[in-house]
Amino acid sequence: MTDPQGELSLPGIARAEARRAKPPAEKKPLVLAEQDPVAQVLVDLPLAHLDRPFDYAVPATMAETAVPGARVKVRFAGQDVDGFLISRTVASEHPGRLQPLRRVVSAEPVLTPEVAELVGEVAARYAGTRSDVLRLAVPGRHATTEKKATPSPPPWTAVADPARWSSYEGGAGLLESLTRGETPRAVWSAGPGDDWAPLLAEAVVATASSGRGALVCVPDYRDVERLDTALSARLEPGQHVVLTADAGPAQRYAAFLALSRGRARVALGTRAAAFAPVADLGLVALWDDGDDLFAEPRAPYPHAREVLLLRARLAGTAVLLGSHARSVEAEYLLRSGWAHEVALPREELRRRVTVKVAGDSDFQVARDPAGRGARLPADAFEAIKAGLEQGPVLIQTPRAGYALRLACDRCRTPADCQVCHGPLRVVGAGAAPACAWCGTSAAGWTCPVCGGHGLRAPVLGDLRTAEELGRAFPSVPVRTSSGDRVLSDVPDKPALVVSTPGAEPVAERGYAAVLLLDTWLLLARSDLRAAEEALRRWSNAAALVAPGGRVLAVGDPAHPALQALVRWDAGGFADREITERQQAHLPPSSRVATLTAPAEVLDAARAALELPAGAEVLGPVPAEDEQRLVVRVPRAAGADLSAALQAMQARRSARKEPHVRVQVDPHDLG
DNA sequence: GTCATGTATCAA
DNA sequence: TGATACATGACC
Repeated sequence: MTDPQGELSLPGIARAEARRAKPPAEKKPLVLAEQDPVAQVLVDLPLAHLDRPFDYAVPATMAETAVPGARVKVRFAGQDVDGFLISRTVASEHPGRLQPLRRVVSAEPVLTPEVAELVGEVAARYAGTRSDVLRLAVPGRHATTEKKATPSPPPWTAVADPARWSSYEGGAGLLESLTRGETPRAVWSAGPGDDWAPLLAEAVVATASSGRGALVCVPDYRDVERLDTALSARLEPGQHVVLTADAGPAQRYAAFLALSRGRARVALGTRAAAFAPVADLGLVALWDDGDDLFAEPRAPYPHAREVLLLRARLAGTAVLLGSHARSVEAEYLLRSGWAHEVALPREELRRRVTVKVAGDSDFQVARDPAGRGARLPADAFEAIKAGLEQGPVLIQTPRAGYALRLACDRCRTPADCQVCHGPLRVVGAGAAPACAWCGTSAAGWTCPVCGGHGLRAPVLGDLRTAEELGRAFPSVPVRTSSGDRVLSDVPDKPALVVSTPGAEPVAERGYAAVLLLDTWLLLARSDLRAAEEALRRWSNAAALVAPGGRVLAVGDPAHPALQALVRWDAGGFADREITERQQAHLPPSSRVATLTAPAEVLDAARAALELPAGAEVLGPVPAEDEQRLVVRVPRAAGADLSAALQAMQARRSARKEPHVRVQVDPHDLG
């Protein structure tokens, strides 16, 4: 091959020198900034071993714009990459020559020092890279929005009213403490029938009235709307902002800038808001921290609760974790004495709600006039009937849509196709049951266990439940809320409101009765957190009951999770879970990490991993089409485990070895 | 990731 | 001997 210039091909070094010399050496000497001519830059690269600041020279032309927190472009290994300027210094430790910054994308300091530090801590905690965490923490730039000035909100006048919290033991004290500018740490058990949003808003007002900022994360957009409404009722426009992805990039960036520019004092949002650049942060708060929406699905998979707890420690803020239930993590904070509990007195709880369990044994089929059955115990039927005389009745039933798998109607054995052993399903409304795999009709099916011939749906999806209840209570409107048709609220009139867990609409004055159907189904999940999660979902539904209303769960009265619901004692249940998990070396008393990769890759990763003392390695077991390894250590060695994993990832990336997915404390282990 | 360099390998 | 492939390490 000939050289493009037509020269003779020169081998090796000579050729490289020829290329280097190509631009005629008439470059002007670079004039550097007089003050702090060195910039430390975090470069946006996906490589774990390059996850540290690199020094660049600051040209005099950028002396004023190259501020800490600014987005910059730099030359790295011969190509232009994005980065964040972390700090300016007088000199560099780097022995070689520094490249100049290519460009300051914008002088807007979007990465505040506090958030930069938080990003580093989160990366360390989750054995990930700062560039991955930065993508979660700082929204994309929107130039038009950035050019606009952020208006200043009216001066702060709101004053907290501690009396709003007075039914809670320690509630008024918490608010007074926040108002005084202190940093209490509380786990708040929101009582049934209480609207959590105005209470949380009051804690925010208390903090902000002390001159500090506040940050609240909630699970989803419905919760954002509820809290936004509550805050808007207490604050002037512009004093708080909402950070959600679905508002669009411009609005999201405007809200972000209102915080980083110090205009808005209060931030509210979903999990990504945990990184919001709230100035003078005084309080971090989380509603319903057990919701799995707080687990970030992108690497390094941080959990908003942990991000906020890290942040609280870094910034020295107050902490408020509120829920109708209790996550094991929140319980652990109480157990260790790090946080204190704020809850209703027992007698007040008893006044507010009565929870009963209708066992599957007293199962009776309530029949409509046409003789078709609604699958309800007689107690449940009565509770609905009585409730409908007062107002709306909420019926929580797991899983959306029609029943997936059919079962023998005599012995409940799941029904297999007699040709290929696939699951038998109702394919469409009105259609005859058939195999989901091979399509063979289930006509003439015989149960291999009991010889029965009848099929039934062991799982009643909400649509079918709605149909059946509609028939059983023909004069009452039936409304459903699930999946992509979620209602946020329902009017205060008699109606059957059928909802899947987590999609329950709010009734203005509470539900006259709340029914929890098929509780066994939520408990039957194989997940480690199945019972904790089931209790959380029941508690959230039950909490929507009106004062003095009835809650009836259909299920096994002996199950500890249902007993905890009856006693309204999610804390006791979580405490018991912790003890059991402690014995099984599972979180929160242990720190767990999973490594996922193809078998050979995983072997190499495991061999290279320098585990702290006391670590246990389990597996590998198949996971999807790869293998998964579980590593666990006592909680005290958690930071060492994270560091070992981070070091392993750095070594692997430096050696260009195939990717291993590492998840520290995954939310949904096993 | 890209780029430059070093070492192994092989046809001519 | 020079051309090419692949491994390795730096990257500010």
